[in-house]
Amino acid sequence: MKAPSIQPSKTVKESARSGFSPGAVARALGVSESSLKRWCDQGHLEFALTAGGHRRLPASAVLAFARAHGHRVVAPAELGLVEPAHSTGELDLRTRLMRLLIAGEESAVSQLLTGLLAAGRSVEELCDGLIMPALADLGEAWAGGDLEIYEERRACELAARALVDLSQLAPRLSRRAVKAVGGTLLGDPYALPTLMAEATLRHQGLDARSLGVALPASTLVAAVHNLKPKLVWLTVGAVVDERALVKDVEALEQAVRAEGAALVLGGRALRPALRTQLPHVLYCDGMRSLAAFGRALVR
Amino acid sequence: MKAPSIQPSKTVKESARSGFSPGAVARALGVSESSLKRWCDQGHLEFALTAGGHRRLPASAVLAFARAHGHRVVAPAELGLVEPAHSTGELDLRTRLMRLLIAGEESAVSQLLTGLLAAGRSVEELCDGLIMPALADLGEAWAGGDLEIYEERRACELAARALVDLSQLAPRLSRRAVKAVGGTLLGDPYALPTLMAEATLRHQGLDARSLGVALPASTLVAAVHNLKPKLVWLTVGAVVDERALVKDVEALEQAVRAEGAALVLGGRALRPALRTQLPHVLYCDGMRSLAAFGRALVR
DNA sequence: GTCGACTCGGGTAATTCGGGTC
DNA sequence: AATGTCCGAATTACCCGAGTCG
Repeated sequence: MKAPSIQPSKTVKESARSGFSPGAVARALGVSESSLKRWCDQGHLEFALTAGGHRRLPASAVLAFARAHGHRVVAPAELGLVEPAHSTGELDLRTRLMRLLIAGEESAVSQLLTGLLAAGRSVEELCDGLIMPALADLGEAWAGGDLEIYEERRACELAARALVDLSQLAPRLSRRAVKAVGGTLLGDPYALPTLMAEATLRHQGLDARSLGVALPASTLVAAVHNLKPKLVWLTVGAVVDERALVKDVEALEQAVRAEGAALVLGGRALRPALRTQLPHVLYCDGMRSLAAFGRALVR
Repeated sequence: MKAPSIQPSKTVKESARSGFSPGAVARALGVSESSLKRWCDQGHLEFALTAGGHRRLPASAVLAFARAHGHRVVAPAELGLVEPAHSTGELDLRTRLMRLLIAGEESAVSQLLTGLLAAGRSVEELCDGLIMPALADLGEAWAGGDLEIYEERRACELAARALVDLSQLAPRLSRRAVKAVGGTLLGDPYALPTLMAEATLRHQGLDARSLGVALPASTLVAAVHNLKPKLVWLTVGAVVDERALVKDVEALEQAVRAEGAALVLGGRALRPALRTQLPHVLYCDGMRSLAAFGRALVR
């Protein structure tokens, strides 16, 4: 039985992000592109057509389909997913991610992000444009007293697990992959930025590994000498003692320079006044620039 | 019998994405495809359907079924798992795990443990008999000055990631699953025991979730009232202030009792002298006893 | 307008479907 | 009662030249 092909409800040229291509969704769901196209033509999946006849799949349709077939239980019912319309843009994703994080929907968080990754988004894009904004929203809710501490902690833990999942989805690295290590210094307990850096760099082809949080500078220096990475990152989410930070960064910069590597700093706690006191190092404002730097290193 | 064509990347993709085909699982379990399909249709094995009506089996369902019916996974490679070497005994496993942890072999650690799980070991067995001993060896090496701080941190991070992987391989929990939450109190940064508790309890069929480390007792009390778990665990890896600990446990015990739940304490820092000061709560010395308690709660 | 990457549609091989029988 | 094997029909995966996208 041939289902009537769905007419494109919007032939108007839309932005590139108005939907996903069949290939991307096929990779996201772990099925072949042929199957996905067949399912589209049979009416199992709602889609639109470009002027040239290429299929575009809205995120809402993909999520609904995935949920219906157990590929990925992407969202609980209470998120208004049943009435998707055409409005599932980036803002909705951000809100949805925040709600999933607060609700403690572990698998849903991971599946949402890994699905988007396989659907063609880059890790750095997801970090800068989705995860960090969602966490910022969450932080505001917390500051406003609408959130329990355990909810905020659980949300961070969920985000961390999802980031590890993203890391592990990176393509198999070659034997001679460029190494990279990083972490946070003593007094800085924020694990998410350094996990983001790890995931981002791994997806650029680097053998990246976060060494953890609250690391003494001395052991980072030791790691630089032992592991001989070409790139060392330091995410700064909190500063308790500016003098100690400056000293640590200086020591680390020296070790990194001695090994012919590069030191990259990032993090919201690195205010301009602080930067002037630090030795000459690279800064990255977000994962997009870190990714660009990583790519440059690989070549 | 078909020729064993080797497709490494493909099997990995399959396992990571959307589940296994009945054929692959049948080969892995050494049974006929017909039997497997019958078991699916009889409800012994959870599965999803593609749009075209083909069955897809999630890894957790396969593991749960194999465990429940005493099937050995004779061909782990079919499911993207590695075969834990049979020629090596428990001591060798322990040493091997420790070395993998120190070397930072992330995927190898995870594969070793998930492979053992698929081979019939229980999570609590792996925690008590393998992971904790390996970490103890590692701690000795660290105390002996043979390890850098970053190596010890990295090892703990790897163990944590592997434990999360084990958690996620737990069978899908039913809608009315018994809830359990836990974590560590302020001043206790040890994340591994509470992750072990989570993985262990999830494999007993509980909806267990670790809320993290260094939690204020007040938010744990709030979590007890909001989430209404039947079981609350507290792992104590370090005690900075005995009075504060006693007070926290008392407050928590009161909240737990008010909700009709059970409070379980565990951890090496809970010395007998300390236990006498605490209110009457349950103690678990290791994951085996926690698992037993969890099983009792489910019934 | 050029160009690389992607998608189109369709054909083919491999796998799975359900049912019937041993 | 339970398992393994065999069957035609249906489904899925892989492949390729032509066309589209950005």
